[in-house]
Amino acid sequence: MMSRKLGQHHNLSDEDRAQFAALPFVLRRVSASDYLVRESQVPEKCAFVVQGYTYRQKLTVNGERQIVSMQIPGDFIDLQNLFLRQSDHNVQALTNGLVAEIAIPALQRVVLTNPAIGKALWIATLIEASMLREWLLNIGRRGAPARLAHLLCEMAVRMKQVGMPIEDSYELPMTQEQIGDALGLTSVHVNRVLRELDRRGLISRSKRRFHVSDWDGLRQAADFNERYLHLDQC
Amino acid sequence: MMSRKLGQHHNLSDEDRAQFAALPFVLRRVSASDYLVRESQVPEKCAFVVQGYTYRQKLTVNGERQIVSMQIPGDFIDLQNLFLRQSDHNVQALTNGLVAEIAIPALQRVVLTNPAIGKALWIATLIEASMLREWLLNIGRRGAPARLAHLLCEMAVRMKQVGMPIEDSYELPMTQEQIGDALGLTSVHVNRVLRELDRRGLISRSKRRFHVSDWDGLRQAADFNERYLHLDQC
DNA sequence: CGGTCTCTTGAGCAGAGTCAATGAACGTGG
DNA sequence: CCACGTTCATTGACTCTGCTCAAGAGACCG
Repeated sequence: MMSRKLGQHHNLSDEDRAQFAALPFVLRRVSASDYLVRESQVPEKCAFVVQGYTYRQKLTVNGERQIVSMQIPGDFIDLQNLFLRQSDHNVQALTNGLVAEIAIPALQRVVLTNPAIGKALWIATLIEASMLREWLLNIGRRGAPARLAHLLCEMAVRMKQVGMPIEDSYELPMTQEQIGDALGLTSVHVNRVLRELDRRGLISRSKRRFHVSDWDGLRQAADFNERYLHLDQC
Repeated sequence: MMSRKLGQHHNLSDEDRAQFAALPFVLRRVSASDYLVRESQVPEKCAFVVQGYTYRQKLTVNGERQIVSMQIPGDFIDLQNLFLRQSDHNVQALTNGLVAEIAIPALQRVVLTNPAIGKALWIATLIEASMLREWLLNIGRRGAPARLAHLLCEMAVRMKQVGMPIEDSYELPMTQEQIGDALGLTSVHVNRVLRELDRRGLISRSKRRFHVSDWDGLRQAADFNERYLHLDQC
């Protein structure tokens, strides 16, 4: 099951997939808000999301939080710890879920000796960096409505890509405070901007489910171009 | 000379360094503001900075620019293009300088077959991603004075690490507009905040040379912690 | 049923942006 | 060596986006 995720995304041969699947791993259940990685900690394993969602975050000394990326099923949680000795940020579970953990030495060995798997994980890492750059552009240079619309577009596209059912609506289980932390805004302002997008006829909401009434309009409001997701190479 | 850079930073053995140095490469002279990589372009080579500075940037549809990272001598310019088919951002020269270009297929081969070199470039990539995360925190959650102080701290530490002479002062050849684009601010505001840091007794300036009168104060104002640079692993 | 977390909304404030004008520095060609 | 044009830095006046503080309403849970 775990190899399915990777194989699906990275065009591995059966043999390579088998080699990846042969890695000893542990499935672990996690609860919303659990810490999966802590900054400054020395990591021992690499994990990826099997079910549910996680996010990476960093804190200022004043305790202000910035969410720097979201992980959905199939995404690695801490590939950065594969070769770095000390974690440079925190990872928390957004929802209850399931993660698969692999011991770092074993994964290092496979990555450095099996070119196909090595390449697949290189690509995953490079795409993650690309998303970070787009988030920097989003937070640094777009106004609040565009930022929010951009997040909604990105999450929808990524979820659709891993086979989750996104038609006109989808569930994004983030609180408005978490959305604010991901966008460099306050929860109060997120609330107001959500209602603005609603009023503009782009989305409507019920609980944490978003109905997108006008995808084109939303994309346009977001200045969204999916090139940075490198969908053809996942 | 080019292998010196990499070897220095990544503890390679003589043999590995020789193998890296054996890669065919081309030295190319670049002028300030030249584009080295363009978004949506299909890359053919990977380059690193030998002399001078470069930066990565992305644009919104409205033409607003966000600089997402800076490269100093020894840094790769487009390692992301090693495995991604289409570039997702632009790279420009900040100053006149010199870059070394390596053909992608040759570099791919070495990276996937020589574990020591592979690991060294993995680490470089992961550190770059870590810097992107810190920049997100910086832009998303810190006020203008802290943001600016943070950039000044980061550049000083990185330059010192590659052996550039930083005592109490150093040259950062960015215009105030470029600084603004790196921090998600306008050049006007950068100007005002620079004078504020000056007034607070943290720095003084002459042209683009910064004299740091109070390193501890600057670090504190910046909420700067160099962990994210993973200096022990460069 | 009470407690907690989240969402909503209003009023007032402030950090950063916009617009505009002036001056300093620098490179170029005559 | 100087005149000129361009780019960059500086400053003021005014605006506005997004923040702070605060309070109330739902929703959910034990």
